[in-house]
Amino acid sequence: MKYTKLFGKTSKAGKVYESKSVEYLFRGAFIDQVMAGGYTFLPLGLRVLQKIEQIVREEMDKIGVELLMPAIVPTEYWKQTGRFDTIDVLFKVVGANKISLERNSAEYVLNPTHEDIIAPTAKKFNLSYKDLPFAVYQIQSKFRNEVRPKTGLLRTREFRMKDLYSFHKDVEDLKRFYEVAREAYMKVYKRLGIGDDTYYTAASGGDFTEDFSHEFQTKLETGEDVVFRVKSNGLCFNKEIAPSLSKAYEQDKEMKEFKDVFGEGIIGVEDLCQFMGIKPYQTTKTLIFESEKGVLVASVRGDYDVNELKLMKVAGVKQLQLATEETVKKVTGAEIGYAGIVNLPKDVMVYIDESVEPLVNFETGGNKTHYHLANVNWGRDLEKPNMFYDIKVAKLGDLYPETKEEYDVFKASEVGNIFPLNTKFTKAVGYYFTDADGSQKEIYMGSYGIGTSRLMGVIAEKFYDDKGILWPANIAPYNVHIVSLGSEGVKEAETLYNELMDGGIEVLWDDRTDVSAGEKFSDADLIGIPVRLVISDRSLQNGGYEFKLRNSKESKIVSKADLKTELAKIS
RNA sequence: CGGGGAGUAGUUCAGAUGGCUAGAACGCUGCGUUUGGGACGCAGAGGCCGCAGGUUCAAGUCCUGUCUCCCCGACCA
Repeated sequence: MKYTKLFGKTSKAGKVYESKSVEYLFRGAFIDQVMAGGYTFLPLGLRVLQKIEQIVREEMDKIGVELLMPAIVPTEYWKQTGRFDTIDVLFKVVGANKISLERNSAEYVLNPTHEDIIAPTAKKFNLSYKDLPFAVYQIQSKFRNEVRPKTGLLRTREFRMKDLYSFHKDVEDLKRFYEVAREAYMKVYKRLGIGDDTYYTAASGGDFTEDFSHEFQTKLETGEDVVFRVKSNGLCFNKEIAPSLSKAYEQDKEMKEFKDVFGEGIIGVEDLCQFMGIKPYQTTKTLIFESEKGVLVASVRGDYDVNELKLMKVAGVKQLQLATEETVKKVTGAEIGYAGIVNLPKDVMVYIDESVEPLVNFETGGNKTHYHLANVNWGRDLEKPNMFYDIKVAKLGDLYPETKEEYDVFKASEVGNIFPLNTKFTKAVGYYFTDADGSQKEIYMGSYGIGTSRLMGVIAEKFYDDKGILWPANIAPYNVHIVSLGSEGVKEAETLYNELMDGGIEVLWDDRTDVSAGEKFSDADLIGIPVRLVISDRSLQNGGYEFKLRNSKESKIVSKADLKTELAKIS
């Protein structure tokens, strides 16, 4: 490709973004923004995306077969699985032509994922035990009405995704395949150059499953997730579910005098600590929730937050929300902000985090507006419960409960996600298989996603320097970037350009004659193709082309005869 | 969805307390000089000041509404 024929131009300056790689993707003319969370992949960017998708495709072809489902479907599909009203990122669309507006009330969904479509589709064909197991996948655009798109390609409202679905005769086979998929995923990340920084991480199953799901998290400073890693065994947990044991602080030896403290309008740990002259770890934070089983009280040490997912599991409830003002008043007898664990009504369930257990002379809310209790002690001021729980959001410095070792904690960005769906979707659509003995049996399903456009953003974020992006060779938009300078350089470049292309090498030739050498070099660095070849009158006098790798400062003269061997070393 | 900020040239922005033909830089076009790390001179094109109302003799500037974008938070299968 000649630079002058490329659609999209590099730019010297642009908006300043939080993430440098986003700036480079714009300045290098890889992407263009059309709306919040909606991007055009310009020719350079599209080539990168397609190469990523090709690598994903090659690995998925080893474990499944590719098909393509429509991005838009009638709402019935989503109603059948009960997700039409529960998923709030759905785009629901209607025809806008005159006849539709007047006479047709049909509504459609722009699919955010395709479990709800593939299950009924599979039901049309694969009904026998002889068909199982099988796996299908597609690479396609997905639509999610994210309320807050972010960080370039990392969270968008329309994005590219590879989604694979597997179907099994029993849960054991699903588990077997789950591991197969996991390995295929790791191969993808390895080929994309992020294998060493990508961690298999347990996460909440969300809507999908009561089990954990698993995420593939790539270590990244600008990532939006936090991963807790157990160093001794390599286990990783997403912050949202990481089991945690708090580090205990040294406590007073003697109990101090229990007292009421009047602090008008003092709410929140920070204000409270300032007011009472104590540290957050000497306080407790007590929240009131409502669930389908009634009111729940949860209390954690003041420097922690309540983890609702953990609380739901511990309490065995499916629905949980912060209590309304009225409920709080009823339970605590006080306005919001003064809840504590002393003198609670007997009929509410109370869950106290293990971080609170070792405290001596601690603070808790007074259950009376404007009042807090100081120097509270177990046994003396309230009965010590038989059981303490882990219901807190894990934080830096916490220990993994089983081995008592401190977690390695890092920020990461999710590049893949796999779910054991079990029978949730197949049951919903009435998809069963006929076993060898003629009986109808349940089908187990798994779902496996890789966001390919997001991967492009993650990779860019992983590989850049102060001049631009450094694409890994196998996903760079082109293999070689030719910079021609001077009349002899241009002549020779033209010849070489054609020869390389005939030899199947992808070349971007900066054939501009009206810009300075420096500008071409800067653009080459910005675009980030692994090999730069300068062909100039000077280089030709020196016996060939100036060969420079993007990730190196050194360049060397390479003769035409040696060029092939040099290029072969790269990919 | 809550809080904050912003919409002016292709892009990034400047345009106090309303006032005449609305500016800069970059980019773009033409001519000339340059030509190994984002060159220079001269000339030029390019604007319904997001949209709709309102106040006023007068609105890019003030008011109301609305749409869009950005940031923080909540959410995130």
